[in-house]
Amino acid sequence: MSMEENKPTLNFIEQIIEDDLASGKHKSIQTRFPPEPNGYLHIGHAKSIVLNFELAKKYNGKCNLRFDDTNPEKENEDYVNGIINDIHWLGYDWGDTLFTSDYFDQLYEWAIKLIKSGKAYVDDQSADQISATRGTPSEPAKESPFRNRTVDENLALFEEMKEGKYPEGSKVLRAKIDLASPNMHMRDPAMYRIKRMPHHRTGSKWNIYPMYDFAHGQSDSMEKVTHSICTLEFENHRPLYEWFIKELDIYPSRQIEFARLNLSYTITSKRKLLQLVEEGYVTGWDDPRMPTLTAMRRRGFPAAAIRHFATRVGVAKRNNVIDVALLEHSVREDLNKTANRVMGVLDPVKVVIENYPEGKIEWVNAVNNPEDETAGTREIPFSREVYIDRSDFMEDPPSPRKFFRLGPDREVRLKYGYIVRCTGYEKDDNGNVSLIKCEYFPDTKSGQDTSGKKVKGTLSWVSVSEAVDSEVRLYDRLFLDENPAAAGDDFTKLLNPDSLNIIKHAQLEPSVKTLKQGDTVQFERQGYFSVDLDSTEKNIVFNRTIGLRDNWAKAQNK
RNA sequence: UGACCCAUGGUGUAACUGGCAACACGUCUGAUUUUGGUUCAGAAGAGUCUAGGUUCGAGCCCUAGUGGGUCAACCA
Repeated sequence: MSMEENKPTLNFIEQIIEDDLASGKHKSIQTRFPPEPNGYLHIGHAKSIVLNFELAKKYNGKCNLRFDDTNPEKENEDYVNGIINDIHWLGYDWGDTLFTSDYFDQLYEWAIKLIKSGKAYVDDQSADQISATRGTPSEPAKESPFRNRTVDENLALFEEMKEGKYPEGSKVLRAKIDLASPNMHMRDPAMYRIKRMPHHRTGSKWNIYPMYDFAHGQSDSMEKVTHSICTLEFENHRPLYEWFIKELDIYPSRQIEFARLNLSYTITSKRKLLQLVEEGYVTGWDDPRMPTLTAMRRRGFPAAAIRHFATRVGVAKRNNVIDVALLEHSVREDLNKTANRVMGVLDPVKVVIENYPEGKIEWVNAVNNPEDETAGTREIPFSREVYIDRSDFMEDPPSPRKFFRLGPDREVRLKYGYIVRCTGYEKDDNGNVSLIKCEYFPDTKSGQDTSGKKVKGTLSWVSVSEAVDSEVRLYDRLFLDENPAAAGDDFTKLLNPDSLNIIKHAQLEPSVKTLKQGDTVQFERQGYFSVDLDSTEKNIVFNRTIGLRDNWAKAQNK
């Protein structure tokens, strides 16, 4: 029999595209990512960015970056720059950066065209009045008393709106469609509102600004976007999207909706993220606990890991909640291959190797990355006094089969160094272990061990003599609840009080002094750590990007 | 209540024009390991929301129901 072909499976959008290509409807494709510059990009946007850019790449097309900047009240240039920065970091490029505001003149002309064809009118009703007469899903809207103005009257009024003769809210341009439509968006939606407010790009040129529905499809059309991919909540807008294109008789872009990304234990609502920033729950949009791209970058998540994650989550139309463990897995997977290993002790306790000569320092050879031979090796200092982590010692450990680490009379290897045996320990007044005493076996030196000794445990350690005292910031999930969004506006009550834990005096091997901001390394047996923005030469600051998988901790919690 | 959309292991996605459900994450075993990491080998876990129908045969098609989502901003 024939072998099973390893057919690539397509998501539903790829299928549409391949059909369109096969039928000759399109010879190539054009997509676009259309953020509103009113906040920073988050992991949910990453899914959309990766989808649009990768689709264009796969089918030899192009993906535009277009800022959907039709609401000067909320948008600004800082957000524009932040967004551009984030998308570049994610690994994508585009030609010119486009703006809906660049199309304002064309949009205005198209509005006039609709007025002339009797498809749009100026309504003097207030927003409240319009809202009150819009009806309900099952009962039709009431007609505005201004709905049947003449074309000339509408033209004159709209012109005056543009010129700034009317106060905000006093008039609005509406499409004349169907007041009885079961689709609320078709009940004479607003096309233009008066907003006497300077725009970050057009300054004070305009006193009126187009609504999303009267801007998005037309912008797609102008850019000859073949497949305009957006999220599910725009499904009900599609008939309107198509109505404008048809009435204007312009290039018919096709809107396709997919389900946005939801991540467990995290919130992806720009409004709520802004609230976390403004109310000081986090230090800013780039606080490493935030799900924003700028925060993930600062925290040390590799762009490649985010791209990989965004691909793995798939594309479909049903609402979903992705397990944050998948993101974490993607990050570890990438870092495991790329991050150099380094010795670091987060909660240090001193070990004295009593039979090791005082003052002697041996520089022992250590592998930089066991997953990457080309990463080479380095030398780390070994001496009579070393730090190990407090959790690596137990006064009264369970059986050696269960606990591999150090305890009275137990033997472990100090990685890349010697096997040591615990000969005693001291405690301080508070009952905490303050000093661990050991003896070492000179014939067990790593790489030239002739002792035949076998130990189950290997500990990471840092020589006291050369230890670099550093600050390490440990992060945990920002929310305690799997679905913080379900709490509505009470979501801040679900914040994890222990999402940040600062260690002021971690002890690290000396090679960390050569690290630069943004570099990410693995502290052996601990996790991945990235040099933070706040780091200085005198005070190195690390972010814990993500911990290692820890079966030991898992077993302990049982 | 009206319109539109959705419904497959714990989670997410697959299953070419219908041929007895696959992959990833997670979980659990075991092996290897100078990281309780990685890697490797393996296991458990769904019979595809329900009820009808079409068909030799349905997760895929049809109908109804149920459940969930979206929509009544001069936000996007």
